[in-house]
Amino acid sequence: MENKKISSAVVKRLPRYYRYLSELLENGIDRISSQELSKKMKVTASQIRQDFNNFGGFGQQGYGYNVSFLHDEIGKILGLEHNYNVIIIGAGNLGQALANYSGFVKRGFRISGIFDINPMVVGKEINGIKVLPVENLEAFTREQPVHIAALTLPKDQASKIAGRLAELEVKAFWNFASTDLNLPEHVVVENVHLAESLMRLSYKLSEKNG
Amino acid sequence: MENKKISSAVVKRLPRYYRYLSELLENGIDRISSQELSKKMKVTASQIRQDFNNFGGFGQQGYGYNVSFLHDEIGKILGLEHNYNVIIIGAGNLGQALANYSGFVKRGFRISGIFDINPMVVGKEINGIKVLPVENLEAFTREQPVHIAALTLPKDQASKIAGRLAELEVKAFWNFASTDLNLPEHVVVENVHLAESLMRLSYKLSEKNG
DNA sequence: TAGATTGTTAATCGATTAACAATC
DNA sequence: TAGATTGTTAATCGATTAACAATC
Repeated sequence: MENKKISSAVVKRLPRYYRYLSELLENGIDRISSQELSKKMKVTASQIRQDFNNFGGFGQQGYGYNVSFLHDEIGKILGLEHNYNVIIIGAGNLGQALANYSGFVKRGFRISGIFDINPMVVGKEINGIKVLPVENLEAFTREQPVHIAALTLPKDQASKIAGRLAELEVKAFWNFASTDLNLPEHVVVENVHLAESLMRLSYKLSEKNG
Repeated sequence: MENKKISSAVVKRLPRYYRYLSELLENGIDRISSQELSKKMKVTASQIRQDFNNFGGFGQQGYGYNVSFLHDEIGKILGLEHNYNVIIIGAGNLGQALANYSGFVKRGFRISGIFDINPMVVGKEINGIKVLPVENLEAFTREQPVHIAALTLPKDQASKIAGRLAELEVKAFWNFASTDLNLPEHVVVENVHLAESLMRLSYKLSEKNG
C-alpha cells in the first residue's frame, strides 16, 4: 500500500492553500467552493480540486468544502501537528530574525538553540535563548533531539556544519546559505536563496521595462 | 520583432546557473561543456543547452562554453548590469539583515533608504543608513528614483504601503510579508514567503519519516 | 426533486529529455 | 581530417485545464 508520490508542484502550493484557509477561518467563514477559492487565489478551480484530491476527498458535492476541516487536513498533510525543535546556526541578523519571529512557534516550530562561532556573539541572549558556541553541538544534540537546523551562516562554512549535523542525526535543513548542500539521501533540504530571489526580481524588472 | 516569452521555469533556473558560473570563474576555470556543468549542478545537459538557447547561442560546437562570456551574458539577461536603488520598508531584524548583506551591493543593488513606522526605531543607523519615518516616503521618492522596495514589515501593513509605493512609481517589490500583494499589472513582485518555505520543509520531513 | 458542486476522466498544453545533424 | 560538443528538432513525460457523470 505505497502512497502515490505527490508532485512537487502540488507540494509548493499546499502552504498557500493553508494560508488562505487560515484567513477564511479568522474571518469566520465556514464553507467555500473551489470556484470561490479559485477567484480569491487566482488559480483555476480545476487545479484546486485536483490538488486536494491527491490526498482524498475533502469536499462534498453540492456543498463545497468545510473550511475548518480542510484547513486541519492540509495542516496534517504538512506535518504541522508535530512539534519540532529547531536550532539556528549563525546568530547574525538573519538568524536573529528567525529566532524572533513568533509565527514559527505558533505552527509548532520551537527554537531550541542558537549557535555561532564568533566568541563575541556567544553568550548573547536572543529572544530569551543564549547563543552557544558551535563546539557544543555534539553535547547539545545528545541531550535533546534536534529536528530541523536553520543554516544562517556564510556559505563557506555551511556545507561543513551541515555534514556535521547530518552525522548527529539532524534530518532536515533549512538552508539560507547561498550554496547547494551535498548531504546524504535520507535528509531533506529546503533552500532559501535570497540572492537568487533578488535576481529573479531583477529579471522581471528588465523584462518589463528596457 | 517581439521577443519570445521565456518560461518561468527557465527564469527560476537562471540565477543558479549564474551562481555556478561565478564559482567556476573564481576557481579560474575558463571553459565548460554542458556535460560537465550537468554533473556539477545535477540537472541534464539537455536542459542546460535548451535553457541557454532560449537567449541565443552562447557556446561553440566541439568546445563548449566560455565561462566568463556565459557568466556575463546571463548576468545581462538577469539585468545585473543595472544599478538599482532599493529601499527597505520595516527595520526589524529581517530588514536589518537585508541592509547589512554586502552581497547585494556587489550585484548592483544599493540600499538607498530604510523606513519604519515605529518612532523608537526611526533615527537609528543601520549599516550607515539612518532609518526614516514612512511619512517621508513621498518626499524621498521625489528626490531620487526608487527602483525596488523590499517589504519586511507585518502582513497587515504590507498591502497598504505597497499600494502607496506603486503610486509613487516604484515598479518592483520584494515581498517578505506573508500576504499576496494586489498591485497594478505593470509592477513586478517577487515573493519570499518564509513561513511557506518552512511548511514545505515540514512536509518533506513527514513524507520521509512517519 | 432540482440545483450545486465535487471527484475524476479525458484533452490539452507545456516542459523535459533524447537524439542527431551541423559545425567548430 | 577526426573528435567533440553544440544547437535544434522530435519524442516523451508530466502538469494543467476542461468536461461531465456522480452525488450531496
